[in-house]
Amino acid sequence: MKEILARRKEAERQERIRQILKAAGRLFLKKGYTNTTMRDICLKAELSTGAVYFYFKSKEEIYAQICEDIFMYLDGMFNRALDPDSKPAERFRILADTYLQFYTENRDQWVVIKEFRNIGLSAPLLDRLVRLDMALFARLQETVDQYLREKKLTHRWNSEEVSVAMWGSVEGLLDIHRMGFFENTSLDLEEMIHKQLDIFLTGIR
Amino acid sequence: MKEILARRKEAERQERIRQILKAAGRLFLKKGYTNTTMRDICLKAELSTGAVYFYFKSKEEIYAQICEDIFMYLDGMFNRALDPDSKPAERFRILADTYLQFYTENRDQWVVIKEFRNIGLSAPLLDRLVRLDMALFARLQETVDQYLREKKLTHRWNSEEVSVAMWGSVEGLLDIHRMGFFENTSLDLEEMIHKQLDIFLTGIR
Amino acid sequence: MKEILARRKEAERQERIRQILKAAGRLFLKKGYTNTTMRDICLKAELSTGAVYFYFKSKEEIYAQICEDIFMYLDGMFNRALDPDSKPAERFRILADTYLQFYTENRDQWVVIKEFRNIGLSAPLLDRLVRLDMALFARLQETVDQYLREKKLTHRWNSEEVSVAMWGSVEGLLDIHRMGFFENTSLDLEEMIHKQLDIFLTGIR
Amino acid sequence: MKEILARRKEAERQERIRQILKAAGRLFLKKGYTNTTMRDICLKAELSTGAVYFYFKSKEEIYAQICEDIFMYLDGMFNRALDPDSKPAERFRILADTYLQFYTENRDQWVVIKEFRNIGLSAPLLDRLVRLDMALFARLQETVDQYLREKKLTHRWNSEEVSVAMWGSVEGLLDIHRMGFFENTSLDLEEMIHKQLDIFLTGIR
DNA sequence: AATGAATGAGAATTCATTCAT
DNA sequence: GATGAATGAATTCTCATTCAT
Repeated sequence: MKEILARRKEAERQERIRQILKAAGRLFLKKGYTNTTMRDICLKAELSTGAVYFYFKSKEEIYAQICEDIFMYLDGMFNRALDPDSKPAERFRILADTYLQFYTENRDQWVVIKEFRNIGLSAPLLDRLVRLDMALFARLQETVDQYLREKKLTHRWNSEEVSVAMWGSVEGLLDIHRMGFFENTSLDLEEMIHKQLDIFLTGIR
Repeated sequence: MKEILARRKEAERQERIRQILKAAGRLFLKKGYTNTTMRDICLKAELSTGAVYFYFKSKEEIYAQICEDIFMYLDGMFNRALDPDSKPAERFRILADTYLQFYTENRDQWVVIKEFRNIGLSAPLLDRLVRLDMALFARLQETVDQYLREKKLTHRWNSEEVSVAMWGSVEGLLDIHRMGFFENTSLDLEEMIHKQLDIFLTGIR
Repeated sequence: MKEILARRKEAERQERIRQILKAAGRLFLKKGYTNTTMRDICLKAELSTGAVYFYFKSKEEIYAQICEDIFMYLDGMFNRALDPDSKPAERFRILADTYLQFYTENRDQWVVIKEFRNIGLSAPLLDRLVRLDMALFARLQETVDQYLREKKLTHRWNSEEVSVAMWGSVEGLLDIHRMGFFENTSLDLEEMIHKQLDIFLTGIR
Repeated sequence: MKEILARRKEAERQERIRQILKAAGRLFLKKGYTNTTMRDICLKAELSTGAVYFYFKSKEEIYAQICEDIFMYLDGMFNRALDPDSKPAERFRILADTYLQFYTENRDQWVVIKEFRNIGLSAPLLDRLVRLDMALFARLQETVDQYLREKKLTHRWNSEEVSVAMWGSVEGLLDIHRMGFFENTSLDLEEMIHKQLDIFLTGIR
């Protein structure tokens, strides 16, 4: 009996946390971190002014948690997408598609993790996030590495440079899309990503 | 006589404006827009608190002016770089090199114009800057267009998509570089940009 | 049967109250009244936030109760110490020793009752405590009075002034000791109190 | 001309500081440090909410400044009172009278410096004040030392213990007076201090 | 009785902007 | 034009107290 109650409590707690993160995430996206006040977050999360502090130590901490969750979520997506039995050649497309899917379905979150370096987070929180970002990149590099080996291209390219080049081009494309440069054109983001990947894979041979 | 005085006044005025923009630019980069106070700017520009308001209506306006100047400056760089007699094929490299040079020599400014969309500017100022950003992109697209025509590639690619793909890949690379991913690696930014361009031009054939 | 239960209830209630007062007392001493939160008190007393309000109306009330208890405790000490058969001359030393013992063994409490006037208590509570403080002083004056009569000194001193002088000198000495002025010296508190009493008794002859 | 202006500015600045310290001092006395808000201080000093921060970094700093000023003031009083040519025997009375005068004329301040240890100041500020307090005490000890030497009493008493005993008794007396124990009695503070001093000087022979 | 999450008034502090001099 | 002190709304965060469970 007691246990059931405790479990419900915990569930409600998690629900509140989710509520706050969701509210904060949207506000951060719409108005930017600094222009979002704790008051805004509380109102949107339908909580009183002080209640949020029961779940998070500070505004910064909320932001960091949002970022961390996003990184974890992305990591999970990649985990599920990257079948260890798939051929390296296919993995590029899978990686790119997964990332594209993430961008399409969670654009708010994508923007958030693109900007965490620029909001003046305190060192400990910033470090944690930087580490997560790097871990995600290491994922890509590993895939690139396997591909280059299989295709016997290691004498011409090293995985570092190819990874950086690929990541840069995809990320850059998404950035441009987000800025609204695809509006009023006939361009389609998914098609572009695929074309760019093709150009790339053709180019490195 | 009067005119000379008036001219000197105007010159002094311009000098003050330059001072303020320079001071503000550095501070915005180092501490971010929100964490930079007008007081900081005034101190660094060696002016009194109120004086700045004689030259700019608001903090926002200073920021917008900085961005505008950077866009103008970049535009000028491209103008000078793009010799109308040069072959379209060469122009890619020239464009990329020019942009790279801008990034290398004025990274502060590069960062500033990458972020103007995220600081919560009021609509009129934001619009003006967005327009300038788009104008710069139109520049690139024009060059791409000429290239594709010359190389008879228009049946396979349209200039929009190639421009976006190229711009995206360069911008993405610079972004990654700025995030510090080149540190602790053997990568060289200039080399990477060139390689990526090569991959690209090879890829679209 | 019912009565036994009721008695147990009451015993438990008293135990809780004791718990709260003990926890609060320590915290008030260590961090000061204002810097001690109800949360702190509840945690230390191993109670939930709301439970305390079942036993005390407010934080202030807890503080006042602590003071009151200390006054009662001190009063009890004096009662036990002052044997009605002892000679007035001895009583001074007994009083001083008792107070010194109280200071030494319960310095926390001593500090608490020294400061109740400065924490911004509401008038009714403050009044109650002031009255208790005065009652304690009356105790001393009575003893002084008896002594002066026995020694036939009433023509030179009245008990009011001697009481005040004595109390002031002991209290002042303890205060100085508490401020840390005895550290890094060869002074011993007990010795000092006795010497001062001697000086005093010699002085008033 | 410029200089005159600058001097007036400085004078006005000092006047504001005085205003703030005076307002804060009274409020701290009446309501206690913690119960006094910056808003209160601003209102009483006839300034807007933020203006005080132009003169003081924090509430704590205001408090510390008040204390420091009081210590300096007291030090000055002692300096003026203690004629180097006066006989050590007279100095006791002068010291006591000076301190009494300070208490009588500036009771608010006297209370303030009695309590600075209990309001939770940050370490650096607290240290500074403790040091000043000790310096003041050193003053007294020096006088006591000279007296004991002159009266050839050094074999029976050391200056440390006599100083502490004297200081304690005077301070304790003032404390009792402040608590209101002289009200409703025929006691006179000045007379009491003098009597106590007499008792003391008689007692240590 | 007991819990502890929630409330919300209020605290210290900051800072873009104004305006008397 | 220039100064810089002053303004005061707004911000983050705290905490005594309440109340549904």
